Amino acid sequence: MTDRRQLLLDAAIRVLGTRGLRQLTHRAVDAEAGLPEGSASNQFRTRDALVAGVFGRLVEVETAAWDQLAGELPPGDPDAFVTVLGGLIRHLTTEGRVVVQARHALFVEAAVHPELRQEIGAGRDRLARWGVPVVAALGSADPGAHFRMLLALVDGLLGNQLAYPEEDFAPEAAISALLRGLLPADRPGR
Amino acid sequence: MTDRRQLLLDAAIRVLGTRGLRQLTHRAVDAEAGLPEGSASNQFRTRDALVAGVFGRLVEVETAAWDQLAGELPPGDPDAFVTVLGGLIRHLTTEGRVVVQARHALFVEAAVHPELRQEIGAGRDRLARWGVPVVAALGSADPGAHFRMLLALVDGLLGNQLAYPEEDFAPEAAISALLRGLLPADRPGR
DNA sequence: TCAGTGGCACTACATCCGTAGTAACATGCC
DNA sequence: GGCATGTTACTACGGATGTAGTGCCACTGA
Repeated sequence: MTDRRQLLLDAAIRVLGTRGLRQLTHRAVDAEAGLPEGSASNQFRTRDALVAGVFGRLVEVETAAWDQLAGELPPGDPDAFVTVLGGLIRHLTTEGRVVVQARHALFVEAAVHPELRQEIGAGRDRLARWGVPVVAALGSADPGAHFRMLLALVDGLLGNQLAYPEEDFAPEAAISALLRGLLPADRPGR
Repeated sequence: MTDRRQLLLDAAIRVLGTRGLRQLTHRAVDAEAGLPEGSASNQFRTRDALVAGVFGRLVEVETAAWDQLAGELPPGDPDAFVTVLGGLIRHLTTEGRVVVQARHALFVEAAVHPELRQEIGAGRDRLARWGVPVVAALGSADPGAHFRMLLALVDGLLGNQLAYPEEDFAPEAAISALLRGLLPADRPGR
């Protein structure tokens, strides 16, 4: 049942993340999954259905990553927050880059195809339910807005590093600086 | 001569920014430019040539925008910097969104096709030549790194707002916060 | 045992795309 | 005027792509 769908969707994420949006075709997914031609076309009758499926699967995969992250995070400790989030970003720009690139490709597509935005909104809400309390515990006066700012910074760091990798990539510095600007200064950073 | 090329490239940017990477075809560009079929295919013999041309034109267009920005910017004034940059971001997420979406689409493609990265590096260097002195004038201790952080934040804000527009979009708050965290605190902002 | 059901492999087809080739055309030079 | 050169318009074609259709097979429940 969903076993095959998941196999195909994970293959589709790999295609999307390594070869780009234009190469995401039914046949390419079949090949990547090692399944006979027609399998993807059969499970996802149209290309839009395939894209929607990929998006849903992507949300699942990334949600799992955040949940794991939450476990490692002592609440209310900005330094630990910076370290752990920085580590996540480092991971997402190296071993985990395929998933991030797939997501960014879909984001770009969402800017053009508004029907995808609903799902992005849902995924973002789920992420906010996890992240806003974390930011609040750090002492933020407006955790909702501050969480969105952090999210934007993280996405920007990911996007720039993936499009144009730099050797001395130091995401922690940027996160730490933004946090320092957001939080009350009763706890001097560094 | 380059008159026709520029016409075609500007049409290609519109196609890329409004219909996405997958729809960027020779024929679509012909139609968007109002030129007979075959024009784009003739000027840009391969699709890669078309993409490269679009990228070059994009750098031209955005460079012009920064230069104009530079004129409005009194040096060494963080508040003015936040206001002007915030205004630019607001513009780039509304009237100017087509160009930004086109650029982000190419960034995603660059993550997959490394040959584009060279050109991204060149465009980024040009931007840095403009921006690093500006950041230095604000009092930054490490203008090169700080400029890159600001760039990442701006790109993240743009990307998020374009993929999932929010009513109460306030880019100034994020920029101001990051700046506050980066600059020495001898001039308490807000 | 056997009809029914649903997923799966495989195929067919119309369409679209990238690319290259050719002919008409303008423009500048002798 | 006549020729050369480079640009533009148009067409052709091989190949890939999206989509739907068809038959096979395993499994279910009586």
